[in-house]
Amino acid sequence: MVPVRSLTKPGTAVMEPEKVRAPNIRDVARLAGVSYQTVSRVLNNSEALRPETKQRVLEVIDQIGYRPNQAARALVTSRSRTIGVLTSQTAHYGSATSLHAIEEAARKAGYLVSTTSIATSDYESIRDRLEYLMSQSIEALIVIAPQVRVFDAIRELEIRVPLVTLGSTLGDDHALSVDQMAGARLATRHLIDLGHQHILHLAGPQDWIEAEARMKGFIDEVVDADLIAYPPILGDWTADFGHYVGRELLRRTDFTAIFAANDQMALGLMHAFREGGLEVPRDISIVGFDDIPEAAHYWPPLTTVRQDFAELGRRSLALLVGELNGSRWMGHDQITPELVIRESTALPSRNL
Amino acid sequence: MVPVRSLTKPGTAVMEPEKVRAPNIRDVARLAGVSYQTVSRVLNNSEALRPETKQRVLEVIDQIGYRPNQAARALVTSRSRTIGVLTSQTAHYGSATSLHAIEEAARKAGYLVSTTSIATSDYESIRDRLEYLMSQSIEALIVIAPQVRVFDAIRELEIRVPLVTLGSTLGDDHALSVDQMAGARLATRHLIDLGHQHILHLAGPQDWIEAEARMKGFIDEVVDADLIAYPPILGDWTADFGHYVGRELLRRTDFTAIFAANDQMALGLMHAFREGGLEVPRDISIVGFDDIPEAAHYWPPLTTVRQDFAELGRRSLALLVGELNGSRWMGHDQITPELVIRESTALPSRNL
DNA sequence: CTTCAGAATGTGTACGTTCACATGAACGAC
DNA sequence: GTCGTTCATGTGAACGTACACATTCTGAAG
Repeated sequence: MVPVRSLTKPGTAVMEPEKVRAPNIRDVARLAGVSYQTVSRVLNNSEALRPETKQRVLEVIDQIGYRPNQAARALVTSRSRTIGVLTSQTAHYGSATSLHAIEEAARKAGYLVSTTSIATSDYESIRDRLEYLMSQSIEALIVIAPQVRVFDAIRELEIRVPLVTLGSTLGDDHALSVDQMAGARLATRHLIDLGHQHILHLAGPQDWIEAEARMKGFIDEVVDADLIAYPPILGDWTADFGHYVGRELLRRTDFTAIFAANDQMALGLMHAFREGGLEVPRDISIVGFDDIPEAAHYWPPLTTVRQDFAELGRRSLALLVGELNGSRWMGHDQITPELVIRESTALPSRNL
Repeated sequence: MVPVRSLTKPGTAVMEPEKVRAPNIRDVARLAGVSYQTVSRVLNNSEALRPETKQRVLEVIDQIGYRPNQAARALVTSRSRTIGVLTSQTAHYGSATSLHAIEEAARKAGYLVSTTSIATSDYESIRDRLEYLMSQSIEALIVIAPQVRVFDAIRELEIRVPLVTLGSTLGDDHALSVDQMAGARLATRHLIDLGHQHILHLAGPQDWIEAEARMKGFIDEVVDADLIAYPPILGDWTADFGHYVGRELLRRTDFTAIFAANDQMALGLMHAFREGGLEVPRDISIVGFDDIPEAAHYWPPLTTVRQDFAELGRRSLALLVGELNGSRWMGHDQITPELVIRESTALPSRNL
């Protein structure tokens, strides 16, 4: 690595920190005895290059540790090789898993992932974040923010890059998702098939599209079976909240099963019921959603709906890269979730 | 939003897709009747601007939806307002939480976060990823990859930007971490204080710095108490593995307590023991590590060591931003973990 | 009215790369 | 030997911004 000193007049500043400039394409050209354009050709491995020239350039590049400046590249090509991701809750298992899969797939496709999140879900902050991403000349956008309002912002800003929204059954276009409704119906159907007639639903936060879809799936299935549709309880995804709700529910005796909108809340419920002297699934059956890796080890092992978050991430990136390479969008795509039956569900022990 | 059409000769191509160029600083200048430099001043809110001029420029900016091109900015300033994050396992609760906190703090400080991960931990791929990040003119680097080999790469590449490594007690310099050793000692001490004399340790993967530190803390504490130091069992962080180990351990009767290197493995252990007819904590006491949000709802609620991943992320970013603004690095910084006693630990029921 | 300082604004250039086009070399056909 | 043709390489822009410096404007002091 031969650092090139900056071109400040020598001897002026004494204590100035040693300013080194990273080598650029012209440095490489000079050392290799070719023009900068030839170096550029090597970098973009164009054809029509004598092998020995290419070889010489590559050697110099390696020797001085030259790396093309992405900013300059992005400026002239308006291609940044960067994919923007807008997320709201990276810490959630699902989002985090998808995000990781996206990043991995992006790396393999030669893209970098820039992530930004929205703290509050007010329109202004969403808009601001989207604009910020756009000003980075991102080539494509993935939205993992499940709030409805995001879509308004996207529409209004006339995003001009390929776009995928994850986990939204809502957006008719450019959406890729696990079929939440189908999953919810699967879970509910399972309880009904076991003979449960009084089923509660502990839903996710109202402004989450997934939560809404799961709730709808639940209600549809219950109504189709001519059962009583109790009003869903609105939760916040956390085990703590599930626990809280569980304690409240100990006072009620009008149900024999609960479908929780995610595994963590199901865990909290089971905790509360156990504390209250009830046994799952003998007294109450519980179904979760997501099948996080720990669900199989809960007590009792949780019956739940598996959705493949990683696959979701990979597919979304594949779609975008496809679109960037000219292929046409294939329309709304859905991944079918799968019911995983474990030990938290059983026949109802009593008839109401 | 007034899109500016590109400067291609009109009437040449018929079916060409409508190419629009994003408005630039000169477009704003023209419409506002000022020079581009004045617009630049507005953008960087320099002083010495007549309020009405500034107002006029801002209005135009808002009207045509102008956003400064970050690539151009990065090119000329060699400041990208981007912070690079190298990670290995985003999907883990700890990394994901820290990452999210970093992103949030970065956003507040006006930075964007670009994440890249290493799939394999071989030297070449680490080096490649680091170089890639550097070529993006990132201003600072955060490493959440806990593999030892990463540090060699960092040293060799002579990273010139402020750097923080997360979760490594190893790197004497530029490291910010929860004091894993102290946490492990806390957990072990708790078991010893309860009267346990035969304690096993289910460790994390060998090449994880945190795993190593926890193991060391465990051994130190056991040795200090003059107890038998059983060789640790090497795990992979997953509940599945904990479950597997738990089943194996059912054959052994030479221990009364286990310190698991994370909560998930502890969960798997408890699952296996319950299946084997043992009761936690009556027959075996178990301590975990991390205090993930679900740990309080496991059965039994898990005694564990809490580490504040979000705080870690926030602090690391604060340190970097501080350094970018000229303040000197404060040296190796550690966050003290905290023992959370729940119901998975009790007095030993028998003497060995 | 002149002068001058300071505030406000404008002009030239550089950042590092790629694109479009220009040039030069090599080589065969006539 | 001349001419075209193809291959290999070189030259002049341009991308959109910020920095250094130049210029103009403003208003008060002399």
